[in-house]
Amino acid sequence: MVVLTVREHALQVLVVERAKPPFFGRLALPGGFLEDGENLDEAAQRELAEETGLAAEQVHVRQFRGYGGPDRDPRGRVVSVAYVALMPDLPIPTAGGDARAARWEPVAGLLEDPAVLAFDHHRILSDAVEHARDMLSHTTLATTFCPPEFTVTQLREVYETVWGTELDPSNFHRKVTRADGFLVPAGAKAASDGGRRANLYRAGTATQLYPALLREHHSKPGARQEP
Amino acid sequence: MVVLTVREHALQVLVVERAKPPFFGRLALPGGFLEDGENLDEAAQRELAEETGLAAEQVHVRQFRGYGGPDRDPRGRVVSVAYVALMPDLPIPTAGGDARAARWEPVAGLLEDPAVLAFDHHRILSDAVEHARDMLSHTTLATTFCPPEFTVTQLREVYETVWGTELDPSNFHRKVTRADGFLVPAGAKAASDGGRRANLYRAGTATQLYPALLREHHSKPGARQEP
DNA sequence: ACAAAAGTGTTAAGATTACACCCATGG
DNA sequence: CCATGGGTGTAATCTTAACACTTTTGT
Repeated sequence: MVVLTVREHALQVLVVERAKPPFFGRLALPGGFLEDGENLDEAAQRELAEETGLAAEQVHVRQFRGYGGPDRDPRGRVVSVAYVALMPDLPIPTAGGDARAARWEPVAGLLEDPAVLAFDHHRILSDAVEHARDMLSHTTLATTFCPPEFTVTQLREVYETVWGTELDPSNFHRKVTRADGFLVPAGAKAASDGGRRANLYRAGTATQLYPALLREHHSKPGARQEP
Repeated sequence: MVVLTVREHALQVLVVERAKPPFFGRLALPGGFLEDGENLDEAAQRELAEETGLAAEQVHVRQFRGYGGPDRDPRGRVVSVAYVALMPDLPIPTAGGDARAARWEPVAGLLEDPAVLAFDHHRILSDAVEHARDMLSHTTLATTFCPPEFTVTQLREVYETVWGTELDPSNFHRKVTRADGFLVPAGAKAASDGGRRANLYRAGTATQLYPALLREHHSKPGARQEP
């Protein structure tokens, strides 16, 4: 499970400290084995609940890739099916449950050094983040990083944090408020953050986003032939 | 493996007739088990070679999803990692090799009746086709359905066949010939098909397509709130 | 000459970008 | 009053869609 959230202006991922070999004491992505009678999605939901105490409500869980290299686990051949989960910055009841010492860690730091995470989890995290970035372009899932009611600026900060870019506040505002089914006005206004109070919105019913939000400001198309 | 091609104006998929139970005599997608020392991509390449006699050249192979429901194989718990392969309409040397009687079957017919394919292969095929459709929008992979040199019209027919839509020939022509790195002029001209002879192109070096090709003519955005 | 396919031109509508500008709030 | 953030207006540029129109070929 690559459980992502936006916390303290950074994309963060849930990691556990390994309590036994191999990779004793190293950081790893949470996960586990399939149990009898479960399909893959159910197993992912169960693992998520065990690690975070959260049910599938308010969390978007999605399979994104399988990993099956022969040497990825020194104990033997293991095939893993990886899932990304996007969720708001909720308190994680690590104290209760099986208390596996799950904690948030900024993604940027983990991606810098491929040797921090155990197994091939650096690669898995990297793939998951890339997957999540694409999802924000084409779907309305950015709202799953937000609390139930949020402002347009909060939503923009999610995009800016996950993409690592800056977006024009006025154009972003128009785009998301006009996209059909993306945002529903909640009626109330947020507390002031030093200026005019912003309108609050809830996530709408749309899942696909059209037109898509562009990730880079006029990124160059494909590969060039003559630079 | 969901091996797709465009043949006789239809999207077709490589199927095998099962030679032993379960599902004896029924149609199924080709596939097999991981061997020692292989990672998932290598296993997919090997299976593709065994079924079609073709190497990874001229074929695009890509993992798209894992399947692990507890009852998907009556013999016991099997987790499958599914791959799509896109290839041109090449003759398949089924006679040689392990002669598993692989053959092309139109996708449309197979998707109509969920009970034709063995196991959960109807679902897998359906997911693969959806994945392939999305890939054509955002990447230049449509060229992998074409022979080494092809005309713009041939390429357009690939899109029309896979998407099941009709596209405006003139607008399509402009779009793909201007997309940077998509098509490279091959110099020659194709034989006439009843009219003016078309220029031949080869696939360019770009892999991503920007701007993306739109699948539906002005498809309605997301979900509507008030119909 | 004519039909059919290939490819170019044109125009209106929609999207994107950049940025000026007004609105509302707290200090 | 005024700095700060929220939100709307506007014009240049790009993209799309629809379709008229020219070019090239086989019959």
